[in-house]
Amino acid sequence: MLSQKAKYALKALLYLAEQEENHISRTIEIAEGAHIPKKFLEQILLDLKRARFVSSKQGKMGGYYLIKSKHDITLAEIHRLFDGAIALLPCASLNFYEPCSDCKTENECNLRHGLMMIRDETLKAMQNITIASLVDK
Amino acid sequence: MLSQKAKYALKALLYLAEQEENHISRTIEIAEGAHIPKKFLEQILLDLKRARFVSSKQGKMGGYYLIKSKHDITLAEIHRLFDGAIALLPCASLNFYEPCSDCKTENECNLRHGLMMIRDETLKAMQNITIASLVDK
DNA sequence: ATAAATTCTATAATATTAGTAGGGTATTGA
DNA sequence: TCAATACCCTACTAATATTATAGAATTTAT
Repeated sequence: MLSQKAKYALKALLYLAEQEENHISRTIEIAEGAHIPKKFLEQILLDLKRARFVSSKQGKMGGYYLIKSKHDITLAEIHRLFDGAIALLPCASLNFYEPCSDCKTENECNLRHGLMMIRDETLKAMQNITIASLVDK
Repeated sequence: MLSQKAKYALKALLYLAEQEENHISRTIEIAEGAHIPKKFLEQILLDLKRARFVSSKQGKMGGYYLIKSKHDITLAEIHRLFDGAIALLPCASLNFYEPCSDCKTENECNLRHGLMMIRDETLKAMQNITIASLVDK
């Protein structure tokens, strides 16, 4: 399941994607428009900024805006940024790989292969869903 | 990601599936064979019993054994039993559906459709992985 | 200068997870 | 019958993660 953070991040990105080109959105606008607690959203937007999905302008008249095309932001990326691995165990993960305790002794746990198949299918599906595809429902 | 409980449940089921027909396994055997804390495993086996994957015999010479074919126990079922919904949000779930707070006001949140597509693909993949398929790696 | 906005760090409240403890109940076999 | 063995059940605890909130520092437009 998605964390609140990941869900809020998606809602915030959807909000930004729906604005006119070159429009800058203040945090408070996004918070009210997408029903997100403002102070919590601040942290989320900073995370999105550090990961280069959005950029910001400080000070009066400042705010946030997309710097990555809404067609190129996938659900897989947002999931990984806020919730980590897509695979069901670390030993089956591409981006967050680590051997599980049992893998060490048995070299490979029995679960790994099956979980990698599931990861591949889930990842493919998640890469197919973009902010743009969500905006036009 | 899978909880420890779900992972241990899978390991325990794998252990049982590897035993000879009609063999009864004591909790302590499974715990040592699959590297699972014994008292924690007790709870997990009881959950598996209540969900009719295994049955048990009490008293001396007692233990646990599979009552569902290893070909018919899927990863999807174990995930749902221990970790709940497969979908990324409750509003996109088949077995654990509930409207999210935003769905109420907007009737449907923008995320729902995309998340249902992901759920469908993940579910298909998870139903394809059985205890039997994991035993023969 | 002042107001408005982002940025940053710390902290609090809550929920979940992972595991432990300890006794109760059923069955076997001497 | 009685003791040993093994499942059954509930409660509790410790650690961790999640979901925020608070408050001050910094930047920018006017």
